[in-house]
Amino acid sequence: MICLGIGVDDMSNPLLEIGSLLKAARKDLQLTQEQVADMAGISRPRYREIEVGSAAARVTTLINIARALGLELILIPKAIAPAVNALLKPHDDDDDLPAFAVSPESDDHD
Amino acid sequence: MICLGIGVDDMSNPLLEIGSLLKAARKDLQLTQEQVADMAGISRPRYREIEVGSAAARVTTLINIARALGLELILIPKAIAPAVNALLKPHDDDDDLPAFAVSPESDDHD
DNA sequence: ACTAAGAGATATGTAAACAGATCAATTTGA
DNA sequence: TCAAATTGATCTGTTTACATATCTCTTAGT
Repeated sequence: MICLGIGVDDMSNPLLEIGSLLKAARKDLQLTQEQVADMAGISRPRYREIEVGSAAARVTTLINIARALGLELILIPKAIAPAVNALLKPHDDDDDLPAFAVSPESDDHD
Repeated sequence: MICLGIGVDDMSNPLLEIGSLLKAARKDLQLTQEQVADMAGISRPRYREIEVGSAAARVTTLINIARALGLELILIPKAIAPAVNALLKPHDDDDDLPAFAVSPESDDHD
């Protein structure tokens, strides 16, 4: 299979970014999509779409998924973001996930 | 009007928590609901519902609102959350907002 | 007091997030 | 190799996040 150019995960789309983080966290915990979906109270097809980044979940849904994966959803001032990222990187032991911030992005409408 | 018990903002509901944070950030920037709604690409009635916590926005919508308010949406490991909160508190100069994490919560269905 | 701007609130209509079922494709393990 | 588990993918239907419009009710400003 030839796959030129573009990296496997794009990272200009926040949904893809969120999805790949969720997948990494799930794999890390050795859980199946169905298990996480069940813990989060949503269907597996729905969770799959969220994980692959083909659909935007509601905040409440993302919160529930995050909780199932041992993650927290946080809102911070933009100015603080770099410091938070710095806080996350050094902690490179074994069982943690890279936190990430969603970047400037246009959505649907506009 | 008699209002016994319960504090003005509840903080057991993540939507209320998000809403009051958005409102604080908006007031801090001296913006109207309409201005923020416009910047985020949603209607004012919709933004109002999100701000008062009576409805759950999509993640993409929350990201757009956050951007309009100089905030970032972050997903972090639960274990790191306290450290991040510590990072936010000391920074009590003049123009920053309290970051916050959404807590364990059950949503719709279940 | 009056006025206007901002916020609260509701109604109707549409798009998309959800559920649930059911398929194929892929991965994993015996 | 075969079978089971996991994931990919699509369909039908329901709920709800959205738009737009309109109305009242506060909250300034004069």
